[in-house]
Amino acid sequence: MSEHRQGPVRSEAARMDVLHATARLFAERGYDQLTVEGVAAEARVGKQTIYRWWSSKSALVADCLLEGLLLPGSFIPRDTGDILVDVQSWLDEIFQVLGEPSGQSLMLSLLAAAAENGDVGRQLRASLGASSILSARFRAAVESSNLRADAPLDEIVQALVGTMIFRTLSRSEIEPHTSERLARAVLGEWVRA
Amino acid sequence: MSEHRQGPVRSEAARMDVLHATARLFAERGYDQLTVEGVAAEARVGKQTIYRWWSSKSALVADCLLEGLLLPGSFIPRDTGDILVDVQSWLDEIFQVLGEPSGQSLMLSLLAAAAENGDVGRQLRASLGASSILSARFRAAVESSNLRADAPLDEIVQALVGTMIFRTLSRSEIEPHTSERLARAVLGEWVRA
Amino acid sequence: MSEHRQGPVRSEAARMDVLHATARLFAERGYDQLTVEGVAAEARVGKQTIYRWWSSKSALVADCLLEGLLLPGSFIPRDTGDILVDVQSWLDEIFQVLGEPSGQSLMLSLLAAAAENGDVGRQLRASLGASSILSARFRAAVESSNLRADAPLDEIVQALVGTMIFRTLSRSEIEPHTSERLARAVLGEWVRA
Amino acid sequence: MSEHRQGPVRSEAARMDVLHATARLFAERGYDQLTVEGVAAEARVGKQTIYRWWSSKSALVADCLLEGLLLPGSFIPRDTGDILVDVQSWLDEIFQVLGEPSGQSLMLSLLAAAAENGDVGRQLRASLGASSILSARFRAAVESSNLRADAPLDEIVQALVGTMIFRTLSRSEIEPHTSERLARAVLGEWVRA
DNA sequence: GGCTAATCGAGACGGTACGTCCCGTCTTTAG
DNA sequence: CTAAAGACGGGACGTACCGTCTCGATTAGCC
Repeated sequence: MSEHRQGPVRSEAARMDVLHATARLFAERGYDQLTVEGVAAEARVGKQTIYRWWSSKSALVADCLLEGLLLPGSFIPRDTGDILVDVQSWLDEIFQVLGEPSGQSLMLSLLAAAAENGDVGRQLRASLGASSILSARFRAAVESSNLRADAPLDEIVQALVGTMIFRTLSRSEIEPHTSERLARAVLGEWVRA
Repeated sequence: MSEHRQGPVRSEAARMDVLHATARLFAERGYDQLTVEGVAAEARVGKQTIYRWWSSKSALVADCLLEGLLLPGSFIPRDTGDILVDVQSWLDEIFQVLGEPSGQSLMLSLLAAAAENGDVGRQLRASLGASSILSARFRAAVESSNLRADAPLDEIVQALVGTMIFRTLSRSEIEPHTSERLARAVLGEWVRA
Repeated sequence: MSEHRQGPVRSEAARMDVLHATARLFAERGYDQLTVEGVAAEARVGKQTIYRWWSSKSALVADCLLEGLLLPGSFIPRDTGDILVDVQSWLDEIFQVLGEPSGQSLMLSLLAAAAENGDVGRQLRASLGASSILSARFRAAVESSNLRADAPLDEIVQALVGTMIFRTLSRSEIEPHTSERLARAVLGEWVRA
Repeated sequence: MSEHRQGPVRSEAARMDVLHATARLFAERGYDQLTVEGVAAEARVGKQTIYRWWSSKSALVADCLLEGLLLPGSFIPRDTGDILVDVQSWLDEIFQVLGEPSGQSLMLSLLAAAAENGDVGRQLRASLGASSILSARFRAAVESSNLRADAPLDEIVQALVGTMIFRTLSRSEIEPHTSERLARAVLGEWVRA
C-alpha cells in the first residue's frame, strides 16, 4: 500500500563522514576558509554526494550545528540558589572562552554562517536562546521565587546572549566587572532578595 | 630637503567612485555577492586602484561604514523626558526596519562583514555602541535624573543593540510588546519616577 | 554435463531499446554528445543493464552499426553495363548526401567513433570496404569483362571510399566533375572498352 | 588616429607553453585522454588563460598542427625520375610508420580531432592534401613528362592519402605488395614510360 | 511450490573534468 | 607616479558523466 522507492538508499556512513569533516575543518580553519571541495576531500567523498544532500556550505554548517558537532558541550549554569551570582559566573566562563583567540574565531565563524544562512541562525537560537539551558535555570529561579514571576525571561536571555554576540563582533576587550555590571543591568530589576 | 613625490596624487574622485560603487552593490546584492571586480567595473576604475588603497573587500565595507554610506541616517531617539518611553519607541522604529526584507538583509550583510573583518566590527561598535546617539540620550537622562547616576550605561546599550543583532541573526519574528518588555527588562531597574 | 544458468535470460526488448535509443541519440546529437547515461534514460533502462552487455559507448555504436541502425540503406550502385558511369553516379549520390549538413555530421560522428574504437573501425570496413555492395559490383564488372581481371579491386574500393573519408574530414567543398575525375583517376587504367 | 588598446598584451611565453604542453600530452596519451586541465597543469598556466584564447581542446590541437608541433617532419618523397617507384617507396615509408602502435595511435588521435573540429580537418588537408610535398612531387613529374599533363593530381593525392586514412581507421593489416598495387591502381593510367 | 540465481529499473556512490567566476599580482600604455 | 585596462597563475565553484555498487522486484529453471 505504501509508496516504495527503488534503488539504493542514502548512505549514513557518507553522511556522517561529511558532517565530521565539516566540523573538523570549520573548527580548524573557520567558516570562510571552509570549502565544499575541501570537505569532500577530507571526507573522502565525491563532491556530488555533498551537493546531492546539502545546498551549500552553510547548509553543511547548519546540519553540523543540529547534530551538536560544532558547539562544545553547552555551558551549564550553576545553581547556588542565587540567580544573580550564577548568571555572573556563567558570563565569566563564556567571556573567558571568547577571550581566547580560538574561542573568539569559532564564535565569529558561527556568526558569519548565521548571517549567511537562516537555518544556521535559527539553529543558533535553539542552542542559545529560549530553549537553552540558561533559560531552564531562569525558570527554576522563578519556581523557587528567586526571580519575580513576571520577569520577561526571553528578553533577558536575548539581552545576555546578544551582548556576548555584539561584543564578539565588535572585538571588545573584556574589562573587569563586565559580567557583574551586565548581570545587574539586565537582571537587577527582577531578582528577589 | 623634504621628501618630494612625482606624479599625480591620489584621486579623490576615484576614491569616492569606489566607495559609492561599493555601497550601491552592497545594498543591492549583499556582502557575499560583493566582489572587488564588480566594484571596479561599477566604479569604472582599474582593479589595481582598489588594491592600492584598500586591502580587501571587507576593508572597502569598513570604509563605507566610516563614511556613513551604508547605514541610513541614524535613528535618533526622541526626548519626551521619559527615557523608558523614548527607548521603547526607538526600539519600535528599529524593529520596524528590521522587519522589512531589505532592512533585514542589509543588517545581515553588515553582520557578515563584521564577522569577517575586525575593522568592520569595530566600526559597527562606533556606530551602534557607546559613542552612539542612543548613548547620548542615556547620558542626558542621567543628567536630568531620569536615570540613576550609577546605571551601567554601556552595558545597557550593548544589551539593547545585542538583542537586535541576536534577533536578526536568529531570524526571530517580532512579536507585539517586544519593545516594551525589552526596554523594561533592561532599563527598569535604573529608571527614576 | 552442460553449464546451466538459472534465472531470467537477457531481455531482447531491453537490448533493442538500448540500441534504438543509441541510434536515435547518435543521429540527433552526434558521437561525442552521446552519453551512456543519456542512452539509459532514453531507453528507460538501468545503467547497469547497459554496462552488463556493452563495454563502452563505442561498443554500443559498433553494435548499432552491425545491426544496420546507423547507416541508411546502403547506396546500391546501378548496373548499366558501363562500370565507369555506374561508379560515377554512385559517387555523385554519396557526395550529395555528404553535402548536406546532416549527412556530413553523421559521417563525422562515425569517423570519430571509428577513431576511438577498433571495433567500430572494423565494422566500418565491413560496411564500406571489400565486402560491400560496391565490391560486388566490381566483381560483376570483372565477370562481364568490363574490368580487367587483374584489377586490384580492394585497392580501388579503398581509394574511392578513402577519398570520401578524407574529403569529409577535411571539410572539402564538392566541386563539379569531382566524381568524374575521381572515377577516371582510379578506374581508368582497368576499364575495358 | 589608430585604435589603441590599453593594458597588457597576450603573453607569447604562455601561448607557447600551452601549445608545447598540448603537443607533448597529445603524443603521450592521445586525443581523448587529452584534457584542458591536464594541459594547464603541464604548462603551469591557469585554465582561464587557455579558455581565453582557445575555445576547446580541439582548437588547441588545431593550433598545434598549424605550428607544426604534431606531425613529424613530413615524409619527403624521393625523386628517382620514376614517379611510380617514388610513390611506392613513399607509401612504404608511411605504412611502416602506421604499422607501429605509436604511429597508428598518433594518426587515430589526429583523425579523432579532425572528426570533432573542422579547423583540425582543414589543417590536415593543408598538411596532407593539395599543398603537400607529395603534390609538389607530382607537379614535378608532370613537368618532366613522367606524368600525363591531364592527370587529375588532386584526386590522385586524395585517393592515396584517403586510402591510408581508411586503412588506419579500419585497422587493416598491411599486406605485402599493398603499396605496389595501390600506386599502380591510382597512378597506372597516368604514368608515361 | 519453494529455492536459487540472474535479470531488470532506479539511482547513490567515489571520482575526474568541465567551463566559469573571482582572487590578488603583474604588465602595458596614457596622462 | 597614478590611473585605466586587462592578462596572468591559481583556487573553488556547481554540473555532467563515468563506471561500480546496492537496493527491491521480477522471472526462469531446478529440486
